[in-house]
Amino acid sequence: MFIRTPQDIGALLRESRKQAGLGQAELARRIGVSRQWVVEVERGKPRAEIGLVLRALNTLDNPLQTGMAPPSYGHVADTPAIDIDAIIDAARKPPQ
Amino acid sequence: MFIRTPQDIGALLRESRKQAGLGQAELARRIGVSRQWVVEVERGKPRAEIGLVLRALNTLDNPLQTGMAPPSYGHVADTPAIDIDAIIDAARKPPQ
DNA sequence: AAGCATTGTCAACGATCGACGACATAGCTA
DNA sequence: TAGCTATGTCGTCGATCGTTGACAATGCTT
Repeated sequence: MFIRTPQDIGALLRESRKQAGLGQAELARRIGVSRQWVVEVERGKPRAEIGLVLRALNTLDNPLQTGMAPPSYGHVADTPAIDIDAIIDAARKPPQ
Repeated sequence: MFIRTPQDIGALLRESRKQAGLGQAELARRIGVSRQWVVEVERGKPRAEIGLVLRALNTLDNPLQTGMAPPSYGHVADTPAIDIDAIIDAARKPPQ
């Protein structure tokens, strides 16, 4: 799934948070930001700080990835994290 | 490759830009930001705007991805793009 | 109905953003 | 050497950040 817009970031954050069973307040506490911040970013705020966004996704164990080859110190072990459970869930109960 | 920190963003942006054969000024023009912005983000500025960062990566045809399964309309085909060539390259000539 | 948790919204406030224009350094070529 | 490009740095400015604290609107449970 590609992340191309702040709305994508917001949707991803919200999905990840719910999947983790967290409320906005609890997530904000873990990230170290205000609850207001979580509300705004989930709404797709385009001017949110990249550092806080990355910290949020790391906190939810859902870091971003790039398809680009690593610059120089490329470890093969650094493969994309495929959430097999999520894929199975999606396949088990199809949309609608 | 995982993107977990603003430094990762900076390195990714710089690599992508050079791979595209662009200078900072030309990239800035295409994104619609100042050259100063490119300099700072490539250095790992943690408070850069997420919207501009995403626009920069899209401009360089290197959008971010997530390993998460799509929220509801989950196509199995939407798996992370694994660059097999890059993996082979990395394996063929290990770091150092 | 009452109590509780969750979410969305608002108005301050100091801090920092990104743009602009200018200047300096380094590398390359004529 | 002179000229050009690419890159890094600086100060100034209006605009916006994220925080804090408070207040509604829901939904769930008792």
